[in-house]
Amino acid sequence: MHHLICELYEYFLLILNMIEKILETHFPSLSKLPELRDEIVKISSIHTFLENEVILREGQYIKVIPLLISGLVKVYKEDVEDGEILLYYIKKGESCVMSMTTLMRGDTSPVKGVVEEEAGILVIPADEVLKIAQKYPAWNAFIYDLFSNKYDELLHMITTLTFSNKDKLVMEYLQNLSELKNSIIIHKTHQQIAQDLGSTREVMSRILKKLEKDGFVHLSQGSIEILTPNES
Amino acid sequence: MHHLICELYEYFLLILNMIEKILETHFPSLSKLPELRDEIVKISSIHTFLENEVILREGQYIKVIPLLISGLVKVYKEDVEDGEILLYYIKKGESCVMSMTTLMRGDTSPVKGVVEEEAGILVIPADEVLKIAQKYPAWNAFIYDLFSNKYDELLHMITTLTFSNKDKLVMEYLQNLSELKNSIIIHKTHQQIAQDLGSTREVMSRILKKLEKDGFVHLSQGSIEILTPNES
DNA sequence: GCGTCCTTGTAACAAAGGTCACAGGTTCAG
DNA sequence: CTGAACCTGTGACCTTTGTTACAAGGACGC
Repeated sequence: MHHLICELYEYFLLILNMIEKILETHFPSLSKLPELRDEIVKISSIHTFLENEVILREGQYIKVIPLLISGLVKVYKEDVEDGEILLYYIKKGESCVMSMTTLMRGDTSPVKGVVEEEAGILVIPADEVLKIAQKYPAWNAFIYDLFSNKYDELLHMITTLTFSNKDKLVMEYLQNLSELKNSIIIHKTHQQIAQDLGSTREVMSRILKKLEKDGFVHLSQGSIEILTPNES
Repeated sequence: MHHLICELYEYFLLILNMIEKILETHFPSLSKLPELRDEIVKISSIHTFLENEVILREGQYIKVIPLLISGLVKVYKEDVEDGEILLYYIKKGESCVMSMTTLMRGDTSPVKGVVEEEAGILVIPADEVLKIAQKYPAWNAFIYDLFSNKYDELLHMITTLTFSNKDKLVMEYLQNLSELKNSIIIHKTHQQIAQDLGSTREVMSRILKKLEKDGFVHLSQGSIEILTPNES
């Protein structure tokens, strides 16, 4: 009996150690201060979410704050009744800013989160995060930084929607995805792209064909090869 | 001589007292904790900015954080070369979220701030704000709340740009302005509206005429009367 | 290999929005 | 009152995007 307890205890320590390592690897800014790091280790747990799993729905209360350690999560805003539009992706080393601010306000989520690539997520209970945010400036700095990044992406999206045509929107969408997935092959159908960008399949087909004619992409059934991955 | 010093001292106290009152009136969440309130009173100063004054330029470093106590400030995002687009307004009781997050990152401003209505602003030096943010959770709560609000406005803008036509965009712009200025008369030319929304004068004229025909607004030279101020 | 389902291509048309050209109205200083 | 500067209205035309309709190409199980 005593032996079993020992084993369980060792296993428990192993997990804690693993979370600590993960934090240090993917969230350096949260690991600098040992107290903060240890506190996060204590209250968090690791979960895996499968592709296409909906991890946050619009109108839902925030019960946990996620820290992504692998995979990719996409964030959508739903329109009043029509469709939905892709706002941005959350990648490893990031958290969900909307969750954090929504939690602080005690409001319900204005967006939807869906797993794009099987994701490993460090999950922290909402009430614990509130305590941490009160106690450690480093946590707030982490959130501010994230917020700033996502805000910039939204601003860029607004200027593209206002001043550019869909060609540019599609091209940026593809290049962004290519960078995030670290691959010049994007496995998406025209229909999926249309949904993400709030347009229609036919329009996407037309635009993609034009982009292919102009030498920016190469089209295949169910996938698109990016021929100009880095605009900069 | 001694008398003069006394007078100066009394005047000084009067100003501090005034700032304290202003904080309590317009920023209740920052006034609840007396320590925080007193600290802000000590480091801030009151300034007045005139209509059309540019108080923050794109690419500029953040040297102060503003707290609006009267008037209205508009925030623009400039496009790479074309034009600029109105993102949102800052009204009394609010601060500039972009300034705050940009300050935290030590980056330069991605947006431009212009006074729309003569504005009274409580100005706090950037380095002092950073100390306050480290020390008082209430300050962070204030910023999170603001951030959340502005984020929502951007999300709404994105869905309108994606799923609605310009008619709706114009109508929402007018209703928003009407609410902020607390008046059903909007003093704007078609040209100004076009600039704010990233469109052209002719298109605005056309849309406004249609809105008038449909009974939503009444047009005059240099001003627009909103006939349906509350959509809800 | 065959049928079925999913995906893509494309023509023809409609609607929205941007562009150009020009005319008429208002305002206001001199 | 008059000319200049600014504001608004509108028609004609073009580009972009959405819609409808249909055909054809690939994938995959049976």
